[in-house]
Amino acid sequence: MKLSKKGEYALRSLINLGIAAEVERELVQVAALAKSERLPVKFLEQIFQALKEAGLVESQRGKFGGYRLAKPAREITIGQVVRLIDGPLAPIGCVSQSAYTRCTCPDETHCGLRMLMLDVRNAIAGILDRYTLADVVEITLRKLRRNGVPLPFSAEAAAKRRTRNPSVARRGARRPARNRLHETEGVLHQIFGEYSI
Amino acid sequence: MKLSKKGEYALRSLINLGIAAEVERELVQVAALAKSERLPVKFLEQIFQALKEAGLVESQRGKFGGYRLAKPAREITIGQVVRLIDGPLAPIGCVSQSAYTRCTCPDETHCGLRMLMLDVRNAIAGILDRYTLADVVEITLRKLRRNGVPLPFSAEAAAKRRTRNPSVARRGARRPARNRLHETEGVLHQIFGEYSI
DNA sequence: TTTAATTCCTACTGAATTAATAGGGTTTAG
DNA sequence: CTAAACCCTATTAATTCAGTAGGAATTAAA
Repeated sequence: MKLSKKGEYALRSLINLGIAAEVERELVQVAALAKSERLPVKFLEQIFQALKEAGLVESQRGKFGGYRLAKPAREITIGQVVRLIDGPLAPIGCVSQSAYTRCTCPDETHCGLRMLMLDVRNAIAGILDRYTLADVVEITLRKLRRNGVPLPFSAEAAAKRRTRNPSVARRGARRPARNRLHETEGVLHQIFGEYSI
Repeated sequence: MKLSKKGEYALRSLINLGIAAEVERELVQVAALAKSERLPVKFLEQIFQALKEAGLVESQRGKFGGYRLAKPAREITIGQVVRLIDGPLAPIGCVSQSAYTRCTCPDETHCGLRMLMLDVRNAIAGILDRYTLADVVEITLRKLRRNGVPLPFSAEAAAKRRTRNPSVARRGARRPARNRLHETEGVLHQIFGEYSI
């Protein structure tokens, strides 16, 4: 049930792009993204081609170019990214919503194993399609701020443009709690505090 | 987030062994198991070596030998089997309970991606460690009986031994509903009817 | 107009994993 | 003694994974 390195790198880098957006930095170069997470540059380049082709990021070519999110982080679910890079979430083809393939068992609709795996796929999708980049960015930012760590991708940005108001970072709209999971399930859900305060 | 063919074959075959047990058939040969699910025999042989080594099945060698479950189906969780054949359930090493490996990110305890993946791993484990072979066997049997399909591994068994009482199939003890999932979650949970009747 | 920095594109590659296949050795019932 | 089974080890073809490599095209700025 693995997430590939490619998938992990994609997510880590997109999270960083999300942070960059939050800190008003317009463009981030692949080299910078790679450095901040210690990832192989050329490999990450490839990944970004895929992300761009899928419309998740957009690029500016040439000197001082780079990448940015192509839409608000709130509109990019983790599930989208994982599916794009690693394929369907379902453990077996016959329970995939996005890429169904028939399996070998005779009566599929009542196969015990299939129904179990359907539950698994729904559990996975229930999380990965529920949470967006914005959620993970928010958590990461909280942590960084609590620890007093300077936010990545903000230093140069702050030095460069003092023209606009960098203090009024538009905080993401409150998450529209689509309730598919039980309240006690999920670290993230608890962190978001609808329960813990 | 794939389950390997090996894992799938292992589960399918164990389910069949569970059915065999329910029908009072003591031993089933790899060849018979392979035939009933149309799996490559030699490959399945290998898989059963692993299952045996792990203590999930036991074997009788020689003519009219075969395999049986080494313990009641109720005591074999799906998670055990998947971990044995496919390794940890966790999408990334740093959230694995059974085989933790440190990941590259600096502050692991508050990494946003990690917490998300922890939720995913818990969701998967919450299902696969909750349900046992007996559950899947029960579902499969229900289906077969409702469709009037003759149960596999019962024909010869019935002809061979009329000595003991084959009618009093010991029905598995009622599942001890360990409630970690919400009541509305899960096809299997609904099928088991604690809600639908 | 040149230069440096960047994305873009395509090909290649070594290692690991997957999904088997192959071939026999050992045990046991009849 | 033999047939039917499990047991054991090696091999392999195909695929995927995780990158590397090398340059072409584009762009901002000196």
